[in-house]
Amino acid sequence: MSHAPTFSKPAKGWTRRKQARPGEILEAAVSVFAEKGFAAARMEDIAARAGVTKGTIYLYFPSKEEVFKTLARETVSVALAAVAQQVREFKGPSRELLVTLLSSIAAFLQDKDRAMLPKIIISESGNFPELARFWRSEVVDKALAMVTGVITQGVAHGEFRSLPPEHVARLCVAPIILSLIWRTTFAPLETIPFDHHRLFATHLDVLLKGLEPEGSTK
Amino acid sequence: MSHAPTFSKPAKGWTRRKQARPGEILEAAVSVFAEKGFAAARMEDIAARAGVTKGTIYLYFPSKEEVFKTLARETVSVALAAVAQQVREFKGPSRELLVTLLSSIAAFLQDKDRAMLPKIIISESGNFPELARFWRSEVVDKALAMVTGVITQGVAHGEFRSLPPEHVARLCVAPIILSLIWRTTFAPLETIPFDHHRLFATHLDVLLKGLEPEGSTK
Amino acid sequence: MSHAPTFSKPAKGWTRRKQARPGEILEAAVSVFAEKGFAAARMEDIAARAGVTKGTIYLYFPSKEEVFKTLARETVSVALAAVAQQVREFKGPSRELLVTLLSSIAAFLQDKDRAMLPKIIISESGNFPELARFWRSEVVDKALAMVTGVITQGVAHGEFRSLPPEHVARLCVAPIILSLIWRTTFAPLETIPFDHHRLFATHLDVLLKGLEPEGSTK
Amino acid sequence: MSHAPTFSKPAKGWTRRKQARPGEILEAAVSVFAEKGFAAARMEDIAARAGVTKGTIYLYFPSKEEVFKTLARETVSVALAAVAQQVREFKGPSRELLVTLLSSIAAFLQDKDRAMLPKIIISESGNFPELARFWRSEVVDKALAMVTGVITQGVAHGEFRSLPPEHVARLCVAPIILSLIWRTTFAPLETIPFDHHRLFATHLDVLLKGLEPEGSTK
DNA sequence: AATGAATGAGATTTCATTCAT
DNA sequence: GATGAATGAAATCTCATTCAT
Repeated sequence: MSHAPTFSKPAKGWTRRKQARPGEILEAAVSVFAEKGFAAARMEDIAARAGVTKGTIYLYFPSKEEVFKTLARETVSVALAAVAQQVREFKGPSRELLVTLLSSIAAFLQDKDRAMLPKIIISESGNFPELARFWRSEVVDKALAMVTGVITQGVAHGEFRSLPPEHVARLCVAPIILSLIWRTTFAPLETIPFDHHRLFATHLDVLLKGLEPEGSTK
Repeated sequence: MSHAPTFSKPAKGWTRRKQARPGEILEAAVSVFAEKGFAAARMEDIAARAGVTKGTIYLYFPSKEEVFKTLARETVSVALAAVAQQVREFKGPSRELLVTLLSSIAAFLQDKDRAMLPKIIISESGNFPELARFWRSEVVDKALAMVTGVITQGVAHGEFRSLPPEHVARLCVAPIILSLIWRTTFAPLETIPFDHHRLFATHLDVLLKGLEPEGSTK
Repeated sequence: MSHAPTFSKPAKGWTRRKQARPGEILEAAVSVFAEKGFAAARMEDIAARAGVTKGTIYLYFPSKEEVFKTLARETVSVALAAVAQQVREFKGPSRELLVTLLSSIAAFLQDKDRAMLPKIIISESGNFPELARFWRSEVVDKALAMVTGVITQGVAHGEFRSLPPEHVARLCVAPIILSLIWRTTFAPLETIPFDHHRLFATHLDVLLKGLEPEGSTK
Repeated sequence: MSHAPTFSKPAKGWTRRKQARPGEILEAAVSVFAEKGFAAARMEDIAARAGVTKGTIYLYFPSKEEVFKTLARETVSVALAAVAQQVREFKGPSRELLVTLLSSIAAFLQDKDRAMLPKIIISESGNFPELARFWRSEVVDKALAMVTGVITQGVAHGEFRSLPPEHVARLCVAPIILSLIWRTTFAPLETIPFDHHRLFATHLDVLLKGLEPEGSTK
């Protein structure tokens, strides 16, 4: 794609604007798609939220569908690679690595816009099977593989009980995903916001206790 | 809604049909809405899947939106009440009750159509805030309250560690919800279907171990 | 037409109903067409007002259009013929004949249902040019011809000033038509009903005075 | 309504067009509504007659109903106010004023498009009671009040016989309204067009003679 | 590069008409 | 003869997309 999103790239001078446009549009698009879903999202809404007019979007993207696909494809991979790097370089007990990894994932998905993307994929998987496939293989499977790797290693080291690692990996992320869904679904209704941070702490507590080998004295 | 079954009429020929129609339409609607989302679902698709034509739907529902709302409102409460009854009547250790309760919930959501409904609510919460509110208070909160009750009781009996019950309740259901999302999102792509049953078993194993009081010898 | 309206025909026994149906339907149709116009009138409304169901109408009329046309064609001619007869037989001064004739017309159109018909024709002339033509030649022209005849005769007898009779004829009926339109258009809004009877009296007063020959001492 | 002309913009190219559009659409709408009535008028017809496509109308009006209402509301009041001014400023005998006033009204309604509007209101009063009420109070009552005023003044001055002025006012306008209805209803069928101008002259002749005080020698 | 007026395909909804009972 | 469930053509309205400016 010639118009990769430039969320991060800091351009300067009056070219800044031109460079930034596609990114601004994508950013606007995430929130609209997350709120309304693909079909109910109107190009005019996205344009308005990006501070441009309908026509402008078509200078950067050939269609609504392409805005959506670009969004879904190009906005995760980078972050995921960074986390993977972190995991590879980590030296220390698997317990600690697991805590670090899950905390990274949880922290990453804490950001509202980033939490929106998985929600969008969940909602639109029926309308965009290719995207679901892409996410499945590029995001979900990779993330799960990382966690599974840590678990496997922990089991090998005798730090965790012997349990199917691909199951445990899912148990590890389940509460994180539930939090994400909760926030994207019920947040606007909430009077007292639920403390997802403390829920995550309890999760780690119960999880690690549940994974401890039988006779361990910790 | 006015399509409560009429008891007196003998209901033969397409009189029988008339009684059944609203149900048939709703059944068709669940699957279409789950697949496409509310906005992308076409009345013609729903009609076709229900074996009627567009116009017929309007004999029973005043609008697409009302089909959707009826669906979301009328299809859960019954089942939930049954489970609640089961919980109230249970005599025995909280551990067992928890296992029974979670298994009931998991089994209930095993059915494809029933799994669809939460997925639909998640996807459309932005477009139908009233429905999100309804589900939040009538379904989610009630279900969580049941689980929370069991946990609280278990903690009081010394069967579980002392942890925030409303956190633990969420940890209990998180893997069930994750399974549900997985199935409704990635199932069509799956070559080897994932064994959610065994995942659930591992979940119970890790969870119960994680909740065990400190010095317990089981 | 095999189903001429039987407003008047008094059938007896249980056949009464069958005989009366077409008339009942037409009667219901006048009021609905007058209220909503042809296009906005729903067969179901007509049926309901006639105390039958949609399907029944089709036993007597092949289509909505035919209901309308039958209505417009078959409901005036009779009455008009009666008035014409009355005029032909009248012996006496033209003044008196004119008063009698206009009073007959005004009285005839006093009935709500009969007032509706001209209103319907006015409203639907664009959609049913054939009907407009029919009414023009069969009703309006004939009625005007009668009045014109009386005027011509009165002028010949020196009872009226010499003025174009086809103009005077229109001046004679104009206030009657205006009353009719007023009633069918603004009646439902009216708090204090306007006294069209006294207006008619004033009309005759001014008109006859206006038609008096120059030097007449009455 | 927001289509008041914007003074500042240079308005060239289709900027000029944008300013003109609502007016063009309304103009097209009068004739279609008058021909078919509200319900039978198709947006596509209106669009075509305005030289645009369906969608364009919706850039300026939110619905068919609103096109209709705007039409009925915004197209009379101005003209009426002008006539009222004329009446207030007139110095001279009531006779002359009456002739001037009625001639103004007749001349105004001579224009085809302007004659259409009352016809539309008459036809659609049943479907749009609020509009009927609006017209009743804003147009009809005001116009009648003007005529009634002139009559009252004429009676006071001894120029007219003592008759109920609100009756006479209606007698004054009745032939004008009849002409209007005739033209909008039967005009398309007419081979030799009726001379409404000469009818109006005869009307004034008969009317003024009819209003003359008893012993007047003119 | 940006705008926003205009388009027209496609969706929802209505309702005259049919037809099995 | 009567019913009313079902149909499907036709209308309104929305909005992605185009393109003159």
